[in-house]
Amino acid sequence: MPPAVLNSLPTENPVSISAVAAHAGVSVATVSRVMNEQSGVRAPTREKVLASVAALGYRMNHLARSLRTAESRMLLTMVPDVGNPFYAQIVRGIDTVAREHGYFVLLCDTGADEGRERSYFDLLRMHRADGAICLDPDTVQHALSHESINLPWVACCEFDPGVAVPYVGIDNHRAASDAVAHLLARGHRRIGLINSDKRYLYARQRQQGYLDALAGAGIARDDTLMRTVQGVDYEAGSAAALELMAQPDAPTAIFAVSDTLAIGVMSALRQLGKRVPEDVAVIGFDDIAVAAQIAPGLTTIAQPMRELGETAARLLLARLADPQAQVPGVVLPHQLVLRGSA
Amino acid sequence: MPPAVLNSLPTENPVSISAVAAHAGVSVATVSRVMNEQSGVRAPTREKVLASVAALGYRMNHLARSLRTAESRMLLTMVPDVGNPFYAQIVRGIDTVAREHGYFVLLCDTGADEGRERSYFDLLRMHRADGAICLDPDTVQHALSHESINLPWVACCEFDPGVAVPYVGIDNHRAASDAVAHLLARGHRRIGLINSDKRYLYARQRQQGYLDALAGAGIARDDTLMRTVQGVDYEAGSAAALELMAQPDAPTAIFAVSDTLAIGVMSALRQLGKRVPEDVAVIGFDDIAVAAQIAPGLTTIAQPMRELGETAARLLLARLADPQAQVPGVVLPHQLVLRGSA
DNA sequence: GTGAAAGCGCTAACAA
DNA sequence: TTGTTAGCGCTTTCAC
Repeated sequence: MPPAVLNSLPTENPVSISAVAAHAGVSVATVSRVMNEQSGVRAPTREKVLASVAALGYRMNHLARSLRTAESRMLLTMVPDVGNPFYAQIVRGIDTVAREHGYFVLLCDTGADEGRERSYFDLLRMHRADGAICLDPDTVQHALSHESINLPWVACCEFDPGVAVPYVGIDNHRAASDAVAHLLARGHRRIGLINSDKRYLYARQRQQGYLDALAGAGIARDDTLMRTVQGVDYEAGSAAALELMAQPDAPTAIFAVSDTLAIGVMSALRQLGKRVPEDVAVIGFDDIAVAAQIAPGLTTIAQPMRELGETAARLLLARLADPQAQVPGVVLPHQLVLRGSA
Repeated sequence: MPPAVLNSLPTENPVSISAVAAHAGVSVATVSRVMNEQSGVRAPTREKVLASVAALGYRMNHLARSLRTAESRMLLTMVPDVGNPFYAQIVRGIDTVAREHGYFVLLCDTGADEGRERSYFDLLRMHRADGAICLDPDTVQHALSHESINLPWVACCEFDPGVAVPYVGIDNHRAASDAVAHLLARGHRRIGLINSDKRYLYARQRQQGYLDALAGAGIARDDTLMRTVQGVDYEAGSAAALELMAQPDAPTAIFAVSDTLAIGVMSALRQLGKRVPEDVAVIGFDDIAVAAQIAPGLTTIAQPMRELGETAARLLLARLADPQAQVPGVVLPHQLVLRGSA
């Protein structure tokens, strides 16, 4: 049985600034001043206005304000996959800072539909968002090679220091070589790499870090130990690991460039009857929460996710506050977290 | 060394509809008609306008349109934690449908800041979003008990069939008793429950399902086997499991109302030297992707996450299209997924 | 300290 | 078929 319709305030909110002005017996300009907490309004007048606001239940129409002030107070955030915990944490960091500064976050999942990259930047051009933070390597790459360079946005995680777009990320080369150095220290000589597509800067940097660490130990590059995957989900990691292990001279350790990949690797290894780390050591990247929950715990390169997001938001806000400002690129520290898998 | 500033289009886009009209030698009304693909514009005129649009690089200011049409084409989505893969999948479902209908999703993380519940609904009142989907039990509860009932929103996952707000979710009572029935069938008699706070409807329903299944097997309620947790993260699950197992008459099986909780439980059990499922069986809820990756695989109640999100979006869109329409509540099927943990 | 009035860029009557 | 015009609700000079 459908419940009775409850009595309450009307759905529509027809209370405009002029209604408040009329109710309070002042002009709309005064109401505007009060709403914006500007000085130059006598206390009694302010009280009157506030009383009317309360009485009428007035809420400002931010659309109108945005049209007037030409700012939407929205920050666009483009992520390749909201479902990936790595990005989710970064988004929380962005959200925190945005909120502190009176902005809302408009989150767009760029991975959800292909071939529409440009349109998200259009949100900026259409004034639906004041600025953007891009976490998607594909979109970053695309934007860097187009006129989007001049739009108010910052790159997070995937970035090109040589282009005039503010960025925040980690030293991918260093991080990867740290991971491999650890494996080397444990005596491994045949170390597999499961990497993202080389079209991404971060993938190339991590591969180079891997290669350089190997070279430092006098180990020559062996392409049969390197695999490229298209996504970073569990299944991709499993599939790549299966390929790697099916070879005659299989690796004794695997470095995957994301924890989700690494967890997929461990899953595949288990399927193969291999023990981790005794038969094959595994090391991941990111340090998402679940890495500490599984058995064995996943050894990984931790990225400061929250801080990455917070910094990205701050850089963007700085750029918005002063479009001329030289917003720097910032590289945050990573950390090798030792657990049981390697 | 900073790169040379590249030549390109200006950051600002001062091209307004009147500029296009002037360039094309027509009125703004005609430009508007063309932009909105309305009929009643001769082909040659349309061509002229389109040419000017291209020449000037015109992008419509949606803020202005929204102000005029009183719709923002934004859908607000409130989630308690974007980092939880369960919500992330639902959000993807929402995003898919929203996009298909020309809407963008404004994602707000209600868990990120306490005591601001109301303000998100204000986004509706301020016309920054046309409608909202609420996935946060706390916010749903709060909204149901306030005037927000009349705002255009729908509840997802947490809902009250007795209130006139459209909803989509699963049969929590049934799902929980299905889970417990499985444990019972495996011979367990002392079954622990790790549940969310009773202030949530879904938590009460799942508890009742648990209790009813037990009663059906002639097992009396035993409060020492029931634990309430405040969050649903891994740590909360671990802590609750540790408590449960520290008791003299510890359970031989544990049902946790979310996979993240259940994974935390398994982690704690391992710490205690207990084997899963031999010493203690574990069953979760949601079927997030990682549930299939861990060892042993997590037996769980699968919720149709994508579909939950898609349905929520469709219900909301229906309500927006016709505010008078009687939008139904929909209950989607769940499914017991058997893996190694129970 | 407060008000009148001019728009921000767009859509939708209404005219022509 | 196309143009003219009046706002949408707000901020912001510029007067008073």
